[in-house]
Parts: sequence; C-alpha cells; structure tokens
Amino acid sequence: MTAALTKAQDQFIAVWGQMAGAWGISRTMAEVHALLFIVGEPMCTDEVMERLQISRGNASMSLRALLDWGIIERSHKRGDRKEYFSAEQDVWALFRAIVRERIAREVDPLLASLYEIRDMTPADRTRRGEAAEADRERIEAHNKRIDEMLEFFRVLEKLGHRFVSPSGRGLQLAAMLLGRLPEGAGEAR
Amino acid sequence: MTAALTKAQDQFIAVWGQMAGAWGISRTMAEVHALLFIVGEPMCTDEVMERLQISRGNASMSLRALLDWGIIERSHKRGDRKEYFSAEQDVWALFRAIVRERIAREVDPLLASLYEIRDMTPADRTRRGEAAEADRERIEAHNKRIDEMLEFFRVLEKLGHRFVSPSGRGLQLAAMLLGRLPEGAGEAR
DNA sequence: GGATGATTTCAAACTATTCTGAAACGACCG
DNA sequence: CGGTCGTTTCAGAATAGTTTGAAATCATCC
Repeated sequence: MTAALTKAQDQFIAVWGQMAGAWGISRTMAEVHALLFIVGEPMCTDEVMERLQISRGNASMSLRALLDWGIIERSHKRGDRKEYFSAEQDVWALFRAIVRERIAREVDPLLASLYEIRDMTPADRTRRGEAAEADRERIEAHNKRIDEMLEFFRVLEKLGHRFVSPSGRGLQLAAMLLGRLPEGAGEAR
Repeated sequence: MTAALTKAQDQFIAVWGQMAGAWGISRTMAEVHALLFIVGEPMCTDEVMERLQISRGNASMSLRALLDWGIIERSHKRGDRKEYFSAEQDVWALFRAIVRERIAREVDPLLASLYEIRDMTPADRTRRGEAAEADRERIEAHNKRIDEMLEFFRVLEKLGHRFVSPSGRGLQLAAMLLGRLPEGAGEAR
C-alpha cells in the first residue's frame, strides 16, 4: 500500500464525513461508508475500528445502519467466522439507494402530514357578514399555500420514484438530456 | 382568525420544523420560515418571538440566517421603525433558492476536494516489478472510483444550476416531462 | 448630541446527539 | 454441552449543536 494512496483514502473519508449532514446520517456512519467505498474490498469490524479509531459499539451500529440503508452488504470469507462488509461500488446505484430511503423517511411522511393539514381548514361557505368574508379569504389563501406545497412534493416524489425505479435510469437519462439542452431551452411558455 | 386556521398553521410549523434536518438548517430556523411562509404576510421580530415562544436572540439569528439563504426578505411599514420579514411565497422559487445555496455550500466544495484527491494519486509508470504492478492496479482502481464520484457530482451540479438558472424552469420542465414519460422509457441502452 | 427603541452579538446554560465500553447474547466448533 | 469467538445492546460519558438573555451596537428622531 503506497503512502500516497493511504493519504488520498483518508482525505476522501474526511471529506465524505463532512457531507454526512447532507445525507442526513451521522458523521461516523458516513466515514465508515467512505472507507468501505474507497477501499473497494470487504473489511471486517475490527479493520474498520482500527482504521477509523472508533469503538466496537460504534462500528457495529454504523455498519448496521448502513445495511438498513442498503448501501453496504455483508459477506463472508471461507474458513473465517467474521462478517465482512463491502460498499456498493456503482455510484448511481448508491445514490438511488439514498434517494429511495430519503423519500421513504422524509417525503412520504411529509406528504401525509400536508394532506392532513389541508383537511383541517375546509372553506366554510355558510357564514355571512364581513368578518366571515375576511376569514374565508384568509383560509383560502392558506389553502392555496398548502396546495402548492403539496403539488411540489408530489412532483418531487414522482421524480424520485422514477429515479429509483426498476430500470433505475430515469434521472440519469434526464440529467444527460438536460446536460445537452441549450441553456435557454424551454423558455417559451 | 379562526381557531382551525391557527391550529393548521401550528401543525404546519411543527411539520416543517421536523424537516429542518433535511434542508440542513436548525429546527428553529425552519420554524421561523414556516411561520412566515404560512402566515403569508410580514411579521416583526416580536411577533415571531411571541408566536414561537423563542428568545429575541434566537429570533434575530434565525431571521438573519434565513436572509442569508435568500428565502425571506426585509420590509418596512410606514411610520414604524421595526423591521418586518416575509417569506418567498412561490414554492418553486423557494426551492430554487435552497438548491442554489446547497450547491454553493456543499456540492462545490465537495467537487473541489475530489479534484484535489484525484491529483494525489498519479499513476506511477516508472517503477518495475510485481509489487509496483500491484500498487499500480490498486491506484488505478482507486482513481476510477474517485473519477466516477466526480462525474456524478458534476452531473448533479449541472442539473442543479439548470434548475436554479435565470429562466428557472429547467427542472420544473424536466419534472413535467418525466411525469409524462411511460415507466419503461430509456430502457434501451 | 442625547434619548429612544430596535437589532445584533456572544458567553454561558441547556439540549440533543453521538460514542464508548462492558456485559449480554448468539453461533459455531469439537 | 461447554468453550470460544464474534456481534449486539444500551446506560452513562463525551461531544456537538442550540438557545438564552443581557450588554453592546446601531439607527433614528427631536
């Protein structure tokens, strides 16, 4: 193992750790993932502990969480009782897994809550008078805001599902498409 | 103000606060934004403090941070020295601002770091022997991983910029497009 | 310029999250 | 089975992040 390679790996692990917040996972979890990804071959718990200088408990929990996210997998070596872990090496597959999880953990519950909130303020068409009129306007404005938010997240969810979908090439395709579109395309409206 | 409306607003604020982690901001900051968004008209610091039961310092810092993110703006009322704040009401514009900031704060620095890391491991073509050969292979595999990561984030950045771009309709357009594409499209490859 | 009122700052208090390490558990072997 | 090796759990410790509140600063008015 060359020194330069080790240094580059450490750097990568540090950088990936910084990004932890962005994917909504803890720093260590991100570092463990970074390590498995950049090393590219299966490692056991002890090797991970050793390299990242973390406790056994922490390593175990982080590995477990990464398994739950579906971005690392278990494997075994013949004649060795230890479990080995390795990271998904296809970057697009990795991010598909992340998107899948984040939709399930964040977007879906948010959508459910927004629908509930929308149902809390039905437009009351029976009351009369100026005060009632003012209330009604406020409620309608409120409902419009909630509806627009709902619409946005519905689109986001749809987009996400497509990206994640079996064929799994949706957004990859879209990205390529967009990448080639001239800057002003779609302007006409 | 009807009771149902107030309850719906509070619920929205709570839900939005939960999402704070997802956008990479603090809970209170998200709540302040939610309040301004859902109320839909300018509020002053004291009104925000009162409604969310937070301290003056906290309100001030959160409002400032939201200004930095470009998702709320200052305004004034005639004959009133206080500053008032109001949230962007266009949901797509809101998320464009969020994407713009997150690219600048997260993706751009990450790309810079990845380029640096890439340069740490030039393939050494001078050394001879079996050991040198093994090192070279390892380094090449490593470089391939970094390159793929780089490529992914370059695409992501490009996509983000398009979404954020002046016309600002890029991803909105893409989403509509994708929304209409039949499930299996793009399969051939 | 001084008084008034609004805003910002920041050290200390508080809260939430993450990590550790040792004990409990589980699986495999002979 | 009992022993050994490996994994998981979880209460408490450590750390990181957030909030407060009061003092400092800034802006405006008279």
